[in-house]
Amino acid sequence: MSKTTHREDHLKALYALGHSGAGESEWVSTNQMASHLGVKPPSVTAMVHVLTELGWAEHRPYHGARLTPAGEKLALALVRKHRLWETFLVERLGFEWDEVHDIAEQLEHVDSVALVERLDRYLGHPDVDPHGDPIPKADGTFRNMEGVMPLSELGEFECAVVVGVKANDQTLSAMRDRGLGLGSILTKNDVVTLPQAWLTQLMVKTS
Amino acid sequence: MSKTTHREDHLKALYALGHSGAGESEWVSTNQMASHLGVKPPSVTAMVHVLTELGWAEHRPYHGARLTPAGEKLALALVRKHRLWETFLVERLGFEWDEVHDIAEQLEHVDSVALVERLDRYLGHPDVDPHGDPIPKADGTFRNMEGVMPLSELGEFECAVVVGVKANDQTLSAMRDRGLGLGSILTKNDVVTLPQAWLTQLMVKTS
DNA sequence: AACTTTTTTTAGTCTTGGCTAAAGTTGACC
DNA sequence: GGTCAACTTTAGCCAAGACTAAAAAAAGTT
Repeated sequence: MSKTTHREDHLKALYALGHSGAGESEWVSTNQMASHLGVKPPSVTAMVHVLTELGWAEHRPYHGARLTPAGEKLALALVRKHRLWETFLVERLGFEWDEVHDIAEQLEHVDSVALVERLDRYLGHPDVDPHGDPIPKADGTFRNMEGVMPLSELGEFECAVVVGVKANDQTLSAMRDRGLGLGSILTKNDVVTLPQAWLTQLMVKTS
Repeated sequence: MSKTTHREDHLKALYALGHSGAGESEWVSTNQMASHLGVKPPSVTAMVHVLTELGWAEHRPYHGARLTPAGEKLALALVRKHRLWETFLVERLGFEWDEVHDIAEQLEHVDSVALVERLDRYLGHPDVDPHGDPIPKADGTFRNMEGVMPLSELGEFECAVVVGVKANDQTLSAMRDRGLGLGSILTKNDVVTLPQAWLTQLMVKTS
């Protein structure tokens, strides 16, 4: 990995772990980052120092690290690239949802602003990736996610279209076997026939 | 760059410099590789030792290095990836011919056999990239290149279609200004109206 | 054939990021 | 409030790949 790629991986970890709840960028512990990245804690400490030098993170010794606004902006650009590539892999190359993460992980480190913007245009400026996660815009803001909810929250007489799925490989293929996929249309009636566990995993959007 | 990426870059240099003529894999000097890769000779010597350890190259001290059959196979896979990505960038994302090299250079190091094969299928199994260079097949052989030649060798009463261009940025845009591009149809008549220098840069195929 | 020039390799150093082991903090539990 | 466990940081080392400077080999010249 290049110097840049390493830094980007730590930025992304900081973003991912610091936004798991609903709120703003939270303090993330060294241990969390280490296990998330598959390295030992001292390596994380060293890299956090580098990110601090660059003005992308702040570090309170023995408490944790968190992104600065500048770091957050960079992390969002990475998330954007990752999700655009996942969308490309699934929608254009025909990969399944569960096969694309590792490849997108590599593609997201390709450095070219023009490439990202052309890819975005080529894909029709998608709002969400194939897992239903929102794709940040070039300026770091998210697009309109109104009306998107887990299937479990669907009202009595509403119908909705599946816009994302958050599940592991096994569940995904079970869903495919039932004919469920992006674009499937569901009503409250369909809901009672599906496994309960799926109700929170299927992200749907009412029109 | 990852360990793998470094090795791949040296393999590619060995391939590119060892096949500039017509014949088989030739001995390449340390100096040649160093200037091609933008690195000092001692760094090349060290990496050549590594490639030798891996069975991908052989090294005759003070004479040079060349690829083994195993190394050649790997180099061809890289050339394949590079040229497929260039084709994607130009044909699907709308980049110009001269903008894609650096991006493809990064994309070619993405490691996924499935990705390459799906990309190949998505692009319709192209025979040549946007520069007219042939794209190796998955097994390392080249597809049929019969009838492909520089425009300068076109016969008196033949007509041909442009399948590739080998020129710098300036020339490329000058060609575009004249309406010349991939797929343009030319006859011997057209030839006399074009700048002499272009005759060897435009690769055409007779049907 | 000896000498000089050019090229290549070897030797030794620097940087980056990883690791283990040891030392330092924090915080929880009596 | 003291002790202990868990977590974090520091210290010191290793690997990979780049570099410079110096030694070694090849090739060209007289």
